[in-house]
Order: sequence, then structure tokens, then C-alpha cells
Amino acid sequence: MPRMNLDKRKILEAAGALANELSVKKLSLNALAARLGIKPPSLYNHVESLDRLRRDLMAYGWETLGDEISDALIGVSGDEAIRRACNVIYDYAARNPGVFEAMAYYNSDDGEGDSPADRLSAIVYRLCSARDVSEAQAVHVLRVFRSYVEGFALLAKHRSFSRDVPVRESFDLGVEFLIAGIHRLEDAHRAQPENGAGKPPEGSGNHA
Amino acid sequence: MPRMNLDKRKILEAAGALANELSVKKLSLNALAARLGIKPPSLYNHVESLDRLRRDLMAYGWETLGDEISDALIGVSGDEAIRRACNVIYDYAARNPGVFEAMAYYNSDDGEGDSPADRLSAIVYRLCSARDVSEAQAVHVLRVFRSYVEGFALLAKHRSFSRDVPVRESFDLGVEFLIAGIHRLEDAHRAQPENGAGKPPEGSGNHA
DNA sequence: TATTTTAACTAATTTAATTAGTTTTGTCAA
DNA sequence: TTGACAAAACTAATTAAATTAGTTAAAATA
Repeated sequence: MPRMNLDKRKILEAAGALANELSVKKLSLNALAARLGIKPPSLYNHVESLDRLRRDLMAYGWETLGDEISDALIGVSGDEAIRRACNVIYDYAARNPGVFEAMAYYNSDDGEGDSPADRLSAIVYRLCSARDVSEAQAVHVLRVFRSYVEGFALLAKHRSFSRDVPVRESFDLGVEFLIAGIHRLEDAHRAQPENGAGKPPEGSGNHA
Repeated sequence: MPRMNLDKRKILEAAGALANELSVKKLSLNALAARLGIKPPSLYNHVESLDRLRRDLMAYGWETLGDEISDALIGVSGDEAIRRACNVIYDYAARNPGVFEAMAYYNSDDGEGDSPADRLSAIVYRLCSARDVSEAQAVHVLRVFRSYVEGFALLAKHRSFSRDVPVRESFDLGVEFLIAGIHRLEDAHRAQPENGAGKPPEGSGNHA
């Protein structure tokens, strides 16, 4: 009966730790309550449901990750900024597998407020606007990067990659591929600034 | 009590349909049994557990997708083959959201037999070996493509992308980015055939 | 201090997976 | 053809976890 002085923060941290140790799937109210030193039903004073807790965990993860990215980008620009942002995400995912899983699984389906990854979007847009990439294409670029980085992190987490070949090299290579892609966009944009997103700028042996 | 003449095939198809309608998370033995016209416990004559069923569904998905890719690649080569393979995966994911989710979530953790995506790997290796990409780098390339395509499909499924900007254009752009990346590898390989996977071929405004 | 709200508790309910034990149905060899 | 056996269905019971109901103690505030 003594009060535990819990707040959203402590609960999400405990939930995150549990998710990292056990995986989101196995994150249960029982386990969480035990870790917090209360009985399961007491959790309902703080949390609406297990599903909602997982969702909150996702939002919490995006916030934390957003902070880390912001920090890492202070005073950095250009390609190097992109590399760093990608690396921070990758490291975060490696460090917080459970939380990251929540971030990838749950997304703003039932769209309550803003998208949880909005903050990340803002960062990427800022990076793009400092370059020769049109507003319209920045949207595409953001999607492409998110897909790659999140996809890679998930596959790595699930051990989908054979352990012999170093995983980090693969990740870096992909980032370089995508950065090169941006450069191609910029070149095309400088040549004829009216472009959509569509097909490649010709002359690369396409339609082979 | 009449026998339903079920086999693995029918059960996985029903499970897949349910997963697509409800999501893997909500795929339950109750629902599956109801759909098959039997009582839940009877399922245990065919299936070891719910978790195992989901895993089998994953394997089934990879097989099906593998077939579709093989079909799509008959008589096609080069960049166009890569484009088609990516598109087939993307379409498959759009058509079978639940099964695809299973394919992405569950991976060969507890490594029973071969990796479920091995078939896909074989296809990509064949594509690479027909090009100027070294065996070693083919591994990286495979990982990069898988990450991007699976990541994109997952994010799209989770409606993580704003609906205004056409999603397909983003996907295609990313594919072109990656194809361009392969071309860069090939160029580098032709220039100095001893390369690892690491950093970019210089002269692109790095370390800015 | 009195009142109200918050956060804990116990007890009960619900839902779903799973197990135990039984019966039916089909197959196959004597 | 028939009788035994295996496979596949069933009912009934168990277990585990989320959730709800109703109660009480602690803290905050008027």
C-alpha cells in the first residue's frame, strides 16, 4: 500500500527495459508490475491498456531517438550529417532492440496526434533544404532513408543476416548508395529544375 | 465429427487469409478453427502451437513470394530484373499485408533449417554474378536491397507515410538509388578489382 | 482539519491457448 | 469383409494474462 511515486517516465523506462530484455511481444503487465513493485491491476491507474502502453513506448522511443539525432547533428552538415543520422538510428536500434521493435511495429495507424516520427522528418527536411533537393523530392528521400535504415535495423535485430560477413559494412554501403542517389537528384535538379520523382536521369544502362 | 480433410496447405492458406484480414497479431486459433469449421483443440492435430503456426506462415510466405519472383524474372536480366524483383516483393506485401508482417517479424532466430529467405538470396546472387559485382559484395548488396524493400513495405503497410504524396513514386526512386549504387560498385570494380565494401569512391563532397 | 483525488489493493471476470481424455472415422491387412 | 489401428475430431478442464469492479489508504488541497 505504500505509494511508489510512479510517473509516466518511470513506467516507460521500466517498460522499455523489459521490452529490450524480453522483446515487445513478451512485455506483459504482470512483468511490468513486478518490476515496479506493484500489483498488475494497479497499473491501470497509469496506463490505459497493454496495447496503449506499447504505443506510448513507441512514442517515447521516437522522442529519445530524436534527441540523440539532434545532438549528433550539431555543427555537422552535408553528407556527413546524413551518415551520422543513419548511424545514430542504427546504434539506437542495436542498443534498444525491444523499443525499436515497438517503434517499427506500431505506427500512427489510428492517427491520434502528430506522427511520432515527425521530429525525424523535420530533421531530414532541414538537411534537404540545405541542398539542391526540391521540397517535393525531400518527401521521397525521407521515405527512402527511413525505409532503408529501419528495415536494416529490423533485419539485423532478427539475425536475418549470416554472421560471417560484417553487418556494419553492409549498412554503411547502403548509406553510401543512398547518398549517391541524392547527389544524382541534385545534379538532375541543377540541370532541369522542373522534375518530379520518377525515373532515373538516363545514361546508366537502364531498361537493360 | 465429420472429417474436414485438412492439410498443411489449407490450414496455412486460411491462416494467411486471416492474417491479411486481421493482422498477424490478431490471428488466433479460435478464429482459425472457426474458419476451418472445427473446434480450436482440433487444430492441435495439425499445428504445434500458435507461435509455430505463425512461423510456418512465414515460411509459406517466403516460398510463395519466391515463386512469384522466379516467374517474374524469366527472360529478364540486368537492371530491369532488379526492378521487377523489387516490384514483385512490394506488390506481394501490399496484397498480403498480414503474411508479409509474419515474414518480417519472425525470422530464422531459433534457426531450424535454412533461412526462409534463402531462395531470395539465391536469386539475387545469380543477378549479381551476371554483373561486375564481386561475390563478397553481393552479400552486402543483398542485405541493402532486402532492408530497403522490406523496410519500405512495412512502413507503407503501417501507413507511416502521409497519404498526399504518391507512395509508389518514392519506392521507385529508392530502387533507382540502389541500382545506381550497384553501377558505382561495378565501375569501381572495373577500375581496381581488389575492393572491400567500405567507403565511397571519392570525389562526392564527403566529410563536408 | 475535512474533503477530495490518486494510487494502491483484493477479488472476480473474460478471453484465449493449451492439455487430458474420449469418440468417431477412415484405412488396411488378415 | 471385418477388426484393429491411426488420425482427426470432440467435450471438458486447466492455465495464464488482461481487464473490470469495488474497496481502502495515502497525499494533496481547500
